[in-house]
Amino acid sequence: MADVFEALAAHARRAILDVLRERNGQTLFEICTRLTMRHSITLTRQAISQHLDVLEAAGLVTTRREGRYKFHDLDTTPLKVIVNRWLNPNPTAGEE
Amino acid sequence: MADVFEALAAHARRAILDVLRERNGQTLFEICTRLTMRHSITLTRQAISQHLDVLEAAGLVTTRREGRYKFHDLDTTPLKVIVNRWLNPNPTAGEE
DNA sequence: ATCATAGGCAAGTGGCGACTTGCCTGTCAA
DNA sequence: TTGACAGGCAAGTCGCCACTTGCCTATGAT
Repeated sequence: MADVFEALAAHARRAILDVLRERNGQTLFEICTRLTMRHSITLTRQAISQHLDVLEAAGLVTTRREGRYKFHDLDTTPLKVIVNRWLNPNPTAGEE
Repeated sequence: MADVFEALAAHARRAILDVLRERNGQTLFEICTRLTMRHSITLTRQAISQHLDVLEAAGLVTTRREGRYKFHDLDTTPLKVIVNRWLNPNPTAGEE
């Protein structure tokens, strides 16, 4: 599982998480469309695809393939490391 | 207030937050020492100083000056945007 | 079978951020 | 008042990452 923080570093990737939160299980093209429409992010399909790879490597997005479609689902579980690391009053501090 | 996510992107800055969580109100030199001792991070003083600037710009660190010392305090408040953005069941989604 | 659609692979580019080096300012102790 | 200590400023280097371009594969409709 790659670095969650690095995954969150890019503005476009955060927008993707927002888009997936609006509606789960979208395809690459749907995500591209929504990014353009709702978030004024105009990137090439490949750019978005690469971002999705990063998000998936970080465990923030899971994918399932059906025919020629690939659906993307949001998983916020990795985000809880942030809470556990600094916001938690009784931490298991210092791991990385 | 600068980008909290960008501030969290660097490994060294996350370690600084850990160090400040161990003990609040440390000076630059104390932070440098702890990073070396406890986290095996050997960077120049200036590098750490620049990281602290980024953290302060993001609101994650506050500073107070006393004489020739400058003390650094941790402020985890900005981290809650993460919870509010994706972990919260009822979000105020999409702002940035 | 053929063509449009959904997605993937790979190489290249440009800019930004992390880090260093060198020097300067300010504070306190002797 | 001079020297040690805490910190700041500015410029330069370097590597990585975001993004593009070009082409390829696979699935499904007609």
